Amino acid sequence: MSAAHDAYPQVAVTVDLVVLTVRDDQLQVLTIRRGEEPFLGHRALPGGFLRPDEDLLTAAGRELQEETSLPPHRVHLEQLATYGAPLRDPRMRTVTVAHIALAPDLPAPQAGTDAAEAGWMPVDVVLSQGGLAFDHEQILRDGVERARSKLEYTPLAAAFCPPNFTISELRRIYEVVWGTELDPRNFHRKVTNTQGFLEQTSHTTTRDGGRPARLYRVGARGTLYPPLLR
Amino acid sequence: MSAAHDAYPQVAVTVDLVVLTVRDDQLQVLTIRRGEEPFLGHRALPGGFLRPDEDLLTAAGRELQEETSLPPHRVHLEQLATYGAPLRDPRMRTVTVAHIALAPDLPAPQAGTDAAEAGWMPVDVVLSQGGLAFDHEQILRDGVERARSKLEYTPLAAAFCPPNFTISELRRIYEVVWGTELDPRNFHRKVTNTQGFLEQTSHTTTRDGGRPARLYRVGARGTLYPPLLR
DNA sequence: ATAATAGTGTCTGTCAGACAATATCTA
DNA sequence: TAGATATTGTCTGACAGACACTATTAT
Repeated sequence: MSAAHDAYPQVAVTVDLVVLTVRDDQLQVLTIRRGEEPFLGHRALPGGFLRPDEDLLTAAGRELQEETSLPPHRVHLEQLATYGAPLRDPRMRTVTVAHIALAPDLPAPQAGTDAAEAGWMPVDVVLSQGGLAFDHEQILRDGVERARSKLEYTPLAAAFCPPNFTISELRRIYEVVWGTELDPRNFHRKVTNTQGFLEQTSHTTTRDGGRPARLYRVGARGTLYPPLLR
Repeated sequence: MSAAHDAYPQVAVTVDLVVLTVRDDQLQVLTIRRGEEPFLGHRALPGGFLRPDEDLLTAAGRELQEETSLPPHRVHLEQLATYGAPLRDPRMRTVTVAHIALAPDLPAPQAGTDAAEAGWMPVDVVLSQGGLAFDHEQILRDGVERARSKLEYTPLAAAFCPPNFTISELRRIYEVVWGTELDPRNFHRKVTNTQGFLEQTSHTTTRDGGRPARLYRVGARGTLYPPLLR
């Protein structure tokens, strides 16, 4: 980094969020409806300005709290990428640091405190009908692709699940996010043979019907080697 | 993104560069020596302020040109991550969008036009001796890790090579970047069997001694599936 | 001839994909 | 009982790791 020159104009820095969950066997994203210009009435990703004393991830976590009622420790949050095309915001020069958040499907309603009409929408629908404000469609595409690839080599699919889950439920996460079908038997063998990926609990459940399924929780391992294949 | 409020202070946005090459069988990084406070006299990654009409990648490419004499089309440049801890620059609030650049080992000397004492240094040396300005040590670590993982599933190792290269030369790139030894025979089989990874040329070379080696250039395929394993 | 590097072939264990059979619950 | 889902098991083909051999140059 070179020296600071007052000659160079400053820029407004924001954080935007691609909040993803799996609901009703669909990958869904949290959107808000904009209450002001530009893009008044359009849907957009939640976000806001970086505050003076905040780190980027801190700001993203704060926005996540303001926009949703998700318990922070249950949500995986990470930086995605930064977008700074000169005309991405017609009002002023902005650079936005986008993040992705992976959340379980919570029965609790989302508190639309700040943003009007916050709500889940299927990613397919949002992308096919278009109309997202700013460059948020590109950000959403990049975020979904990040989530898809992260599922390959991390245990992050569990971020979409309740604390204890069955292998079928975990498999359905993969199927929904990847848009593929997975062989239940091969999937079961794969995830249970990968040391540290899952930890058995002593409980079972019949919430999916049929024979009771053992409940698992996520293990200590942070990366999957070799990765799962789509 | 919410509305613009003048209440929120603005931030200086910079781009920083992790420029990597392979020289003398070592992974090396381009550093400059700072000519002013803070961190006067310390080594740092090259970088500079985002200009009003520039996109982020454009700014990174311009800085790369100013700091080096590398021909742009021979260098792979991509965004790495963004760093914005409130106190990362003691003078003012800055957010830096870091990029990585992978360059071939060029015989041409680097024109240290803007920055004093620009030069290649082995990554190992830089990281072990410390003393890099700002949070550039963390950025360097992240950049190296990105390069290592990208070599697994992209043909990006060729960005470290001349336009035409032998399989041995390509293998040595992998060995240097990953810090591992690879079986020459298995490596040869792997890369030649992966369709679209390499394209044969009609030429051979004896620059490495011994039997003439066929020269290859990069193929059209952008991703390697399945990936190479370290 | 010798040294050096390029390229091909073979064997073996592991694992993913495909598919069958058995287990344990609810209705 | 039937119906649903869970879990274990088997077979097979592809491939990675290990290692031996042949090919083509320079000196």
